[in-house]
Amino acid sequence: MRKKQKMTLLEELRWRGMLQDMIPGTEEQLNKESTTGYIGFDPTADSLHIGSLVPILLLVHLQKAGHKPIALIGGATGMIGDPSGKSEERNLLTPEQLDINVTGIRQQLEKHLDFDPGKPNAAELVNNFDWFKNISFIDFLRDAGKHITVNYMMAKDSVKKRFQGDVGISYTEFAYQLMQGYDFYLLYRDKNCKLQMGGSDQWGNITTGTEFIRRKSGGEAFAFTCPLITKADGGKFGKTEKGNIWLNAERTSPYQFYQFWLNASDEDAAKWIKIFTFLSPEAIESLVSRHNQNPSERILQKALAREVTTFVHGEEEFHKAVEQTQKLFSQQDAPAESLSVEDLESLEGVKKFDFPRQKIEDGLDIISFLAESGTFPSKGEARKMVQNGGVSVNRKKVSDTGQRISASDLLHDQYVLVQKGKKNYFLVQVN
RNA sequence: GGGCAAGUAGCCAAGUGGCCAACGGCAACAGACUGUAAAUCUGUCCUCUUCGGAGUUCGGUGGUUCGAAUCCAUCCUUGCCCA
Repeated sequence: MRKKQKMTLLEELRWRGMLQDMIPGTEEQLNKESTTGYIGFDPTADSLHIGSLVPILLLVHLQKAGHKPIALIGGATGMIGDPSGKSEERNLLTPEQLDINVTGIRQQLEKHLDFDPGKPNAAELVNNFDWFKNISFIDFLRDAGKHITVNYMMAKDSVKKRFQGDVGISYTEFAYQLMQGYDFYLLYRDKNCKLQMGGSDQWGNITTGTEFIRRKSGGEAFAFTCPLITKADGGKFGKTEKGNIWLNAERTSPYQFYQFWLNASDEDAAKWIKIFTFLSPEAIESLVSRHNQNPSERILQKALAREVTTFVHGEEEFHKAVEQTQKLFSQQDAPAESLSVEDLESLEGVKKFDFPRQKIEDGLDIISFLAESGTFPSKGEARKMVQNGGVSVNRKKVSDTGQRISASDLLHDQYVLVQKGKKNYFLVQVN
């Protein structure tokens, strides 16, 4: 942030569109002193996905502003299941799976926050399993349950919805907010943590915490939430045809990750660049105006994709993703023959399949080839897609289901490049 | 424990003896248009298929019937009401 008059943390978050609800007094508290704040991460998978990028960014912003961030991994609460935003009871995770998930998430959080113990506001990582594992049920009921009425808990939207809905809510999930409130209380008591942040779906759980702290110790705690990220077309954020976009490179390759952001609509890109990058307001405004002059350049999308990919996967992976993108898209019309062996071999985000050479040399119909090589799950599907005009081989559209494929179709005498639509590449290698 | 309702494809939701692989909507995939967008329009959307068809579905199981998602019995799950 190069600015003559630096914005305060909350001013900046407000400008970025990252502020939804706030407990009165939060702003004063943050302006008054370096404050410790936390966010909880649910270990529902062994990697975080881009939805959880927002809370990570909140912690980073918090730390940048001189406050102390705590990332809490919900090893215990993950065993219970948060009813927020869920219309149905969740399945319980096994302890083994949970353990794997906690480890994976821990590694990702460690990448983005500064844990340097030399700093007064060094980040900290805690796991609520560490305290919940020792608490007996009776202790919990006496120590926590006594301070919050069921009436209060039932008034929360997440709970109310389930009371009104036709699936009900188990006692287990009902208790979730109390556990989260207890977390906040312990962090408040032991680490002087006065702030909790989170997505706006967490508002109910968060306020149970501040209420709990007030009733139990008379202390004052603060909180704010960030709006949930939406797409302009109303679809779910962070989902593509291939499923969730994960932060883990093994689940979502950096190339796919880069592509996700590059494919943002104009409207989304303008909103997201404020949220997901640390670019200054001036820089963003300039990008927006340049983008509007010539939208087809997709200046915003490119900047967004660059920033986020670099943040999550690093500079090197970002460059690789760009290279890859150029290979695949900048010369869409270039004949497949112009791609070198290295080009083909290094294609990322491309599924590779093997196919027996003999069959190609004998020649076979295109439908069988697509199904048997594995690029399509069945002949029926391959046929339908071809009939829809959705299949290209070596960048030439397959127009006829009766078309045949033979040795003369091999690139470099060993490859066939198959495309489903524009963006899905498959490389079949014969051997 | 008693009474009443409900359980249909990824989700929502029609269907209440044959015309049902099952209306419609959402999501998803592809095509056209474009900027690898968005919006819009079109096609596909249980599985397999030699595109003629074939096979397996409507909470589970058993039954009635020439024939059941639809009727009966029983079990499971959920909601509501009573105790």
